[in-house]
Amino acid sequence: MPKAPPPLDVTQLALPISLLRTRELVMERFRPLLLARGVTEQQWRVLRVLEEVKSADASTVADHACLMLPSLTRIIRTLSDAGWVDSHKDPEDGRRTLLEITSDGRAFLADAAHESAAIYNEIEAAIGPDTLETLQTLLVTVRRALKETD
Amino acid sequence: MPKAPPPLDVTQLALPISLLRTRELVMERFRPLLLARGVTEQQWRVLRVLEEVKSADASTVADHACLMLPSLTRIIRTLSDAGWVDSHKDPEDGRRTLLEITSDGRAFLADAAHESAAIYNEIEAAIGPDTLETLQTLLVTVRRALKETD
DNA sequence: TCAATTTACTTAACATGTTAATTTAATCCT
DNA sequence: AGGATTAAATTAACATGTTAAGTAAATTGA
Repeated sequence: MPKAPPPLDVTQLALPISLLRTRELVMERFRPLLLARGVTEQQWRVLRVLEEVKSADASTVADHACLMLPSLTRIIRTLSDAGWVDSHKDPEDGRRTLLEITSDGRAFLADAAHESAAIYNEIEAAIGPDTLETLQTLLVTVRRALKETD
Repeated sequence: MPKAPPPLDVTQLALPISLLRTRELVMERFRPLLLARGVTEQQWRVLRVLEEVKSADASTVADHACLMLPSLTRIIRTLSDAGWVDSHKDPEDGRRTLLEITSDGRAFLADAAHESAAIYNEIEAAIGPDTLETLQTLLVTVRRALKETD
């Protein structure tokens, strides 16, 4: 008996959509936190990156936060207006913009830290720690493979 | 002794960013095709979904194309202006909008089909067919786990 | 039966994604 | 040194992402 045609087999788009859908399900759990605190996912990422790197130029931050430079430019304006980020020209290289998080920015993150960690733990518990780690490893492997054959 | 507050390390953002970065690397290979043909990734997804479902209401298309309804509304307007999609009210249920691809829309996809398949094959070759299948399976597993514990 | 609720979209408003063009500064090159 | 090139950001323009509010049609339920 011939196999029934798959209901919606968008074969060539399967991987991009599959990655997108999975990410959406993960983010769904974080969104209430972000919404309640009035920040977008991207603004949150920028703050988190800046908290770790102390000071970095825009390109580096964009790379680490997985954002495009034009998006980052706008986000920095917003975060800067909120007093959470300070940006200034690099005295060594006038083309670069150096970014750093302010103490207010740190305070904002600290206030959300517990709740954020709790959500992540729930996600890990739902997926299973082993499965989660397997997925992470696999994603790194896939990225390396895609970069090597560019 | 009370547990110390969890450090705000990037691990909490690791999964969303990892999925995002991987998806970006995959899409990077498709983007030249989309750019050359003057469609966005989302417009392409809508056309591909409509090609397979024949006719469907907006909610179903949004779900399958992984788009939000407000986005779909705008995309349909664009595709409709281009003559690639036809939209009309469902006579059975006046709330629903039925969508279908036109013959021009099909011709557009047919013209790109060969090139699109070639790109996907390159991606599969770069990742390795086995690894790709493992990833796909894992992503489905993770999604199911996240949905079950909602 | 009809007011209240739900459903399916659409609009609106603002933020980001994406590509191209522009600006300014650093670096190359002869 | 100084014109050409490259590099880093920004700006611009248009499309989508995201949440909230609005609209019209269908369904509920007393």
